Amino acid sequence: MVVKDIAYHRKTARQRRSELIDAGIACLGRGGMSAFTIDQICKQAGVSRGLINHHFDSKEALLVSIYAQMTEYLVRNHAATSPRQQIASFIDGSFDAASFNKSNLRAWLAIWGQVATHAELKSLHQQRYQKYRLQLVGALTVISEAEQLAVDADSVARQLIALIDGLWLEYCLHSDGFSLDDARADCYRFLRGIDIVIQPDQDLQGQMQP
Amino acid sequence: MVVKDIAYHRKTARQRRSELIDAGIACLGRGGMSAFTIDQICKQAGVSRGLINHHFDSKEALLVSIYAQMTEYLVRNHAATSPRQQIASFIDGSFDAASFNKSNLRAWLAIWGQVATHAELKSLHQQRYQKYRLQLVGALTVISEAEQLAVDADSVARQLIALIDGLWLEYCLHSDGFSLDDARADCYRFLRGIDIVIQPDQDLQGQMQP
DNA sequence: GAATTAGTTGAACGATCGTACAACAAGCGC
DNA sequence: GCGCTTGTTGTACGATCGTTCAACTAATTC
Repeated sequence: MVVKDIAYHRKTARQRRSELIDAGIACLGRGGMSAFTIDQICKQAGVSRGLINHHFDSKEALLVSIYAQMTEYLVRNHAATSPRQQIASFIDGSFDAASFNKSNLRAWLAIWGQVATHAELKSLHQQRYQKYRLQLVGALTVISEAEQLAVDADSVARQLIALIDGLWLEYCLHSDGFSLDDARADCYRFLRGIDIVIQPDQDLQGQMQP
Repeated sequence: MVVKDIAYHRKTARQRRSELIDAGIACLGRGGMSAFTIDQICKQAGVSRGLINHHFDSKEALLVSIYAQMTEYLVRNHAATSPRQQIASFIDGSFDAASFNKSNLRAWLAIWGQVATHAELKSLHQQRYQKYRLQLVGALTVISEAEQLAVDADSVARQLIALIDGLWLEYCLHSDGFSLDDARADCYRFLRGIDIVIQPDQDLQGQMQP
């Protein structure tokens, strides 16, 4: 029995947009901004050239949507959990094997490069990072006040974020040298250095993805 | 008296190459890889379109030369100075106001994005960073052994480099929030947290460049 | 000052870029 | 099964991309 050839399969705008976003991330991960072209993204998504401009105002608008999806985890609400759990969640989430692979890191690098240049992207980035940072500062403040620690929460939050991002960078740019577990351990070691002792959630530990 | 118009002024290959490298850095700083085009670089350098391919094998070869120049400070020999001076030199040099401006940071970001993709660039990067890291590990080892500190030099070096790079990132992507002096102070604070006390060289402190 | 060397120009090329748009077709209500 | 909506296609367009190369000329040599 011969199934009649269907020229293409229709999907809802929401679903197709999501697929285009994923395809865009895949392209960014493969070759950075140079690979983020209409042709390559559409080929990756298995659709024709015209579809991106149908679902998005422009290629740049797609990039903003991609960034919005990639940073969604930063603004999740952790208010219900304890300060220590919040911090552990940030650290472990940042080095989660599922999202912390080199393809994703290349995508991050590419987008960071664009954040410095594009106004809309920069605005969204600062908004997301601000919320992320404030959650961290809040958790650190609660801990340091409860335990009478001489800790500058702003400075520590800044250092911890920098440490996480810097370890991402190192891990992404150097193929060898250390593992995800090393990186995570470095973060907890840093906090221990300023008398903030946090037990990492063992359940979150996993294997590295190449 | 009318001076005869001279169509162009000749320069040595070495000097022109240097100018093209500087122009390329300026373009990277202005708009990332998107602005790193033959047209824009030549316009920035005030030369005609054909000159880049005359002095460099390709645009990518120019990018490699740019990276080589930008990372030259990483492989300078600090062996003659004391371990503490070496570390202070790395930190202060990394946040030196002359090189630590947002334009240069945008250039760094753009190149980091390419390092993950281009083979030749990645090779050079790993080679430079390796030497940089080993110098740091060496200095930390000398200190920790002399003072009987329970310090994992590899881990601390990794953390310090990550901290520096992460603070670069934060400073570059967020227009406000903290200063160069804050960032440098964070690095010394981090080392103090693991009982390595270093006095920053006050002479190197300067004003931020926008 | 003629010949030679070598730095520079700018047009030309094919390839690829992002976008626009007319044509098409899949799914839906009826 | 007929319109209608709307997701999808693919061509076309002008702009810009990196590279090539013949021609030109400033500087040097003798």
